[in-house]
Amino acid sequence: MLAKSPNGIPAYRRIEGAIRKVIEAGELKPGDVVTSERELARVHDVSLMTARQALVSLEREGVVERRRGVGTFVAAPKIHFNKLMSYTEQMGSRRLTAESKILFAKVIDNEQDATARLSISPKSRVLKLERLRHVAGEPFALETCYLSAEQFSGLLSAPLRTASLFSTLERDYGVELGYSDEEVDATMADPGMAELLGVPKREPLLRIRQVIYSTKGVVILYVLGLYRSDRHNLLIRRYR
Amino acid sequence: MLAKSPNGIPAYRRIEGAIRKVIEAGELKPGDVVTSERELARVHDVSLMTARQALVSLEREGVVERRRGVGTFVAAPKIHFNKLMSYTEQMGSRRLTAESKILFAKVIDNEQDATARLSISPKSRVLKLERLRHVAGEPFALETCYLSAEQFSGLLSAPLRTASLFSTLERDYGVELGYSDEEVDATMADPGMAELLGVPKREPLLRIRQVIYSTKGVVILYVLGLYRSDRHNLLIRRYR
DNA sequence: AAGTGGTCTAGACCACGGC
DNA sequence: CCGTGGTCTAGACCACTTC
Repeated sequence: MLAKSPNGIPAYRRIEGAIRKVIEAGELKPGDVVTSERELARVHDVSLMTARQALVSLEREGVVERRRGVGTFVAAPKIHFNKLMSYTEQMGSRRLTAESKILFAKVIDNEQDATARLSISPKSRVLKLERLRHVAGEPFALETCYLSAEQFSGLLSAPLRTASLFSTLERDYGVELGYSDEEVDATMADPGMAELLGVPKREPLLRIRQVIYSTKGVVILYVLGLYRSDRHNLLIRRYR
Repeated sequence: MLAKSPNGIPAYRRIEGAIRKVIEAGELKPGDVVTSERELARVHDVSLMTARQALVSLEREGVVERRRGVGTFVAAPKIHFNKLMSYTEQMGSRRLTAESKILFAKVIDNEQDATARLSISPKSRVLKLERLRHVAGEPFALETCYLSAEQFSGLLSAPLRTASLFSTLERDYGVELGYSDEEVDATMADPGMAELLGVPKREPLLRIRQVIYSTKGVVILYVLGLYRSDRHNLLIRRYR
């Protein structure tokens, strides 16, 4: 009957956060036992069900693993399979720096394919952003993004060279990115792509067409990416 | 305080099942409202928390969608993204018949790459199964499977031409397939592949290396697949 | 036997959406 | 206003694992 927070962060979220914190601080390593339900309830002065909710939630996210009759343990280092991440984020997670060169950044119209993918009217104006991505000084991908020009007017004046497009959308436009549907196939480099990517023409490239949705299921972004197959591997985990 | 089932199926599972049933029977269509927490609690004679657990669980699995202040609704027809399915199953879900021709099926040794992927000793004997997959009478993929010959002795005498390898493993060997990690890139058809697949040589192909694990995390199968890019599209959904 | 997670009760108040 | 889902209480018993 004490210290509730009806208008603030739910208790179970606070407990989750506290546990996350000690794990991220390295005070608990994978395999280490995590404070039990009853202990958490006592320490945080909540009921068992509430403490439990925190642990169940962490388990669902793969942060901890629970074993009946034994306890709750820090889960193995999580591998980010099937995570929607921007190029900048992907490079960051591998401790590489993202570099990219903007080849094209304008508002255009009459882009039938792009408007269709974005689920907007065919005559809508579209913001097209074409970038050459580098890793370790070597070009490895050609990415073309399309966004609704109406919805993201002013994006072109953002510091796209240095800031991540994802973080700009999330921070400056309040967009919550949720998931993406991707279509993957193989194609051949035409002379233009080949020169940009520094590979022989007719080189096989991985082509990924990515439609990115907000958490509410609204299409935000369409990205067409061409990746050097010798420098890029797509990793997926599937579940039965 | 009535009818508990301490030794049986938990109440919330039974409620889940009941809801699933009416959805699968078509009595509730996507978008339809599902019985509310309070109503479920009353009807099934359980407490609110228990009824709630059933709905939360169904939501996590994507069967229903919950909206605060409004209600719980049947979710949109789920598209099986990121589902580990065999070729036979994939074709079945598109109402196509799977046909395939066995090109090679023998126990061999000294397969360094395969034993490494299978996480077994380099000298272990390995069962290699190479199949040409068809769709609508046209070849479209070349799949080579590797399994531990020790673990799956006798598999070669199974009716591989007609039965799915997945279902044989699951039924006859009691293997519970759990998930797969896949590595995707693009490659070029060499003359041999090109002839088998009926494409020009140097045609770009989608290459998928698939390590399939049991639910317990043990490697069961390694599959190297080469797919005609003009006939195949890999679909992925990623979450943020 | 002691401690853990798994299930469950019979309520409570809050926040939100639609009428 | 009413009904919905979201959070929470202060316990209870069960099943399981370890000692």
